[in-house]
Amino acid sequence: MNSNLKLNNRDRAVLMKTPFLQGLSANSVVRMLSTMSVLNLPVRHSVFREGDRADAFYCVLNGYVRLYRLSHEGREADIRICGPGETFAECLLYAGEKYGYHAQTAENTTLASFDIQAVRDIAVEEKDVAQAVMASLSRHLLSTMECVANDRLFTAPQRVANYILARCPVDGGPAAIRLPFQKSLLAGMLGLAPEALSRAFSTLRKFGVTVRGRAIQVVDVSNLRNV
Amino acid sequence: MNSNLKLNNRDRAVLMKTPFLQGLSANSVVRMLSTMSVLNLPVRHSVFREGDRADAFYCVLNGYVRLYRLSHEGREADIRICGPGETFAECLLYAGEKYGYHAQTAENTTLASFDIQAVRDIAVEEKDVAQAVMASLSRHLLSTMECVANDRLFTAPQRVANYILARCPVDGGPAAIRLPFQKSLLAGMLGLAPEALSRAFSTLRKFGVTVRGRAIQVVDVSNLRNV
DNA sequence: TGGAAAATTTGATCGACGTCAAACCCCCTA
DNA sequence: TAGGGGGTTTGACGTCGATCAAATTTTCCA
Repeated sequence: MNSNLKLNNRDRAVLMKTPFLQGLSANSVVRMLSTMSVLNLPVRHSVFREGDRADAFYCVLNGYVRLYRLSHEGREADIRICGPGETFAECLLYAGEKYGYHAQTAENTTLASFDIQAVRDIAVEEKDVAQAVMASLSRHLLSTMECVANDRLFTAPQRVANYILARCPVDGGPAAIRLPFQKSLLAGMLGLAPEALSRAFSTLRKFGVTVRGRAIQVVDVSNLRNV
Repeated sequence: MNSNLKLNNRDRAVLMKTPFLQGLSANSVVRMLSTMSVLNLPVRHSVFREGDRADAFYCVLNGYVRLYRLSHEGREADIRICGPGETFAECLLYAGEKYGYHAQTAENTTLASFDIQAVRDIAVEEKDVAQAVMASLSRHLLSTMECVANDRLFTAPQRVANYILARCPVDGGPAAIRLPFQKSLLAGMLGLAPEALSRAFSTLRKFGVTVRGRAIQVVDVSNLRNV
């Protein structure tokens, strides 16, 4: 939970490339950075809890953060997995005063934390910041709607195939990709139990997908579209 | 598909109370209205199709619009149901240039249509418009995230109970509410087949819920929390 | 390099929900 | 009043994916 104002080079690079800061005027960047602080959190550590007063939003510089909800009986459902360069909880800038879900690190993680009220104030004065907020909210809304549609339309093997397809650089022919995190995290991201993800991978063997650890090999990418 | 610039009183009242226009300066309202046109669409009529160039977003003045995606085999999955006062496709203001889903009326429907590029331009100059856009995007993002969580955490009867609970004015004691649309629309909204919704209602009989047509009666609202 | 802890896979079972078909209901019109 | 059509309900059935438990692999340290 080490809070700290100094950034290493890699983290700084990630931060400046995030849609929130990229393309801002030098002045806006300075103002944004002045409201920011850096957190280093160990794995499986809470960032905030559902119902906490929302006074900050975050940008992942390194590692992964899981956003999830709990049922009454304590079951967890992931809503979103946030990786390097992604922001979360910015929707609290303009709606609601409490976090609507839990946020927990899935690895050792470095976060940039922005004061919500301060950024609200900056956005009023700096148009490019307001633009960045709108663009970020728009993108997140689209991807969350896509998530609803995927859950409702596709089976587990199809969702896994979609995940792979979205990450294959070329369209036809063979491809190899590497998962950036544990399979159990991917399972949560796709709305599956880890066992179901495992079985989905084994179903995909018929379609030319081989998995060893985090490495995924695809014989023919265009085949995956028939799953 | 009658397009028309004149609003009746009811439609005008709905329009002015929508979060997008409420609270704007008189000047901003005038500018927004000047980019607007009104559409009257019959039931089951397409508003736009997935992949169309996105050059407008919409506010429902009357009726309901279904946002949905199609699978390869033609199955439909609803993503959101929009009722009077709600806006849709505003996320296209700042991300993507094509609609990512289909929009179709579920009843005879009146829509206000706003030119995306024109509103983008207005938002740059009028801060209160930018604020309204951000607030609207924030709210939609939160409710869509909630939708993902509901789908993943709760069974059909629980989702229906949540829907009823959210619409009961008082907390304990009896309540009566009325569905604003067909049950098949509610089913889609909750990510269910109509048959599953019907069975969920019959499960809820044990918990003091009786349904006749669109009328729903609840013996004791606090009971519903135990479903 | 060994050994413990964690992650993943596999098997068995079960409940939830989609699908199809038929029955029913309600409202509308000829 | 009969007929018809859309929406809803009910029944039968199958599939998908959650859960629990156990086996197996991988990872991480000391």
